[in-house]
Amino acid sequence: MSFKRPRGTADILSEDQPYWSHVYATGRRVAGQFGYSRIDTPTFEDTSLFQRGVGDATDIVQKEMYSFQDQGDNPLTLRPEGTASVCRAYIENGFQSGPQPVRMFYMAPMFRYERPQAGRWRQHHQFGVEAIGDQSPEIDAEVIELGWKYIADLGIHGVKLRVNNLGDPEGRADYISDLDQYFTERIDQLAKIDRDRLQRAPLRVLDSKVEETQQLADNAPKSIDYIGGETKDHWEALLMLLDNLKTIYPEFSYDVDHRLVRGLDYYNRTVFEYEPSNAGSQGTLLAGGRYDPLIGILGGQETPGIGFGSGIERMILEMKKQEVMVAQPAGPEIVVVALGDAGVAAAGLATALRAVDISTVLAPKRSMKAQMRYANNQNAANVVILGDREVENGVASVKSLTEGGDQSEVALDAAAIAAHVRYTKNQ
RNA sequence: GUGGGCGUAGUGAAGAGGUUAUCACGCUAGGUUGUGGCCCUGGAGACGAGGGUUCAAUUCCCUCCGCUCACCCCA
Repeated sequence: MSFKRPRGTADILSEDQPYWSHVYATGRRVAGQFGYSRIDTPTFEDTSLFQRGVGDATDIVQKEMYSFQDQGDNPLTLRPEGTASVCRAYIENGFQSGPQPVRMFYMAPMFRYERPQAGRWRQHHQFGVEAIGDQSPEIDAEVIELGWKYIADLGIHGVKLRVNNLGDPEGRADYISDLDQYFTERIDQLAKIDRDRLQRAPLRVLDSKVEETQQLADNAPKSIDYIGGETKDHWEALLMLLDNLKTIYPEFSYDVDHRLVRGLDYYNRTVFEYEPSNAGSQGTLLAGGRYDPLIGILGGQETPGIGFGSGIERMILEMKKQEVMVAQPAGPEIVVVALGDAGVAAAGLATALRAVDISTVLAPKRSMKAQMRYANNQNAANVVILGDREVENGVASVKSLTEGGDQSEVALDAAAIAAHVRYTKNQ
């Protein structure tokens, strides 16, 4: 055979475009409602940005990056996620000198070399937001609320929020060592996969999919028991703000889930995920958290930040599952059907109609029957029939394609035809 | 990286070790000399690749490739 698209990529065909338009429009609108403005960063960045930002030890950096060298031997990587790039842009463009916090959103393709499966692609798209330069719990709640409104406005129901607090880097060592000890004492009850996890990333044992491990994890030490002082105040204030959201959004609800951890190194304190209650294996629709250390790690001055990323493909999957209706694009207002020697006149008429903002498509030059069928398949509102007869008389036959639509002769003039179809449309 | 399932026209399916591989939808031409949808008749279009077994393989076997689901991980 011939060429095929690379594994894990998709052609987004016209039948799916209404979903994409809906998601993009909703993202833009909701972000705007919260005062977030759009930022577009390059599709590729220096490889070291992600090594430092996402974390050298993470799976994303270890085995999932699309890295390459360009002709100048520069090590570059197709972006696997959005936060590192936005923070780089924040530092590089001197945003810290402007009013804080800086609220930004992005919609862009992300690239990860993984085995594709339901809800997972090598090229996928994310809508994400970042609020940088504010450490108050109010901004945590704002980002969480924005995520909720986005999902709700997409028309998706039955989604639950899970939140946790990972504490701060200083205090986390104590927690991880206690957690390590807890699981090590019970290592004979752990599946092999979880023993490996315990070696690599003790926190990840908490969100294991192995049922026996889950039971152990329920009774494991909790990160929220290891936070204190300002971190604890922040956490308790956030929970009150979330309770407040419940009174505004009737469907909103959340669970504190001490087993919620994240796979990227930069998170601290607040982490959260939105997931449908009946989710499949790749069910997380939107996930994020606070990343106060990140800007510093990337060489900027210490600046707090919080944000989320959400997979557009997963949103669309869920919308289809829940049979969310999206607006379908209308067909052209006019399909011009040309007969005999009227081809040139028909093309000229189509041009004139578009010039007066009537969407117009020229039918392929075939039999009249075929042209009519074409117009019907295009979902056209009207056909304009132009044959030798009409051209001779200086008229065009305009026919509505609605059921029992009538046909009348109109002067062969774009303005007159435009007026006619606009008039009948409003009847 | 690991494991399961699956590869037949554009799509969805059926099929048999042996002349021309079947059906539906879609596409296309006509029935209707210039009128779409419904109906009728025709046409184009497919066995993923390589190897093996066999007189004969699209069918059985193997390998590869691809798709898909799950794990790992993540949006």
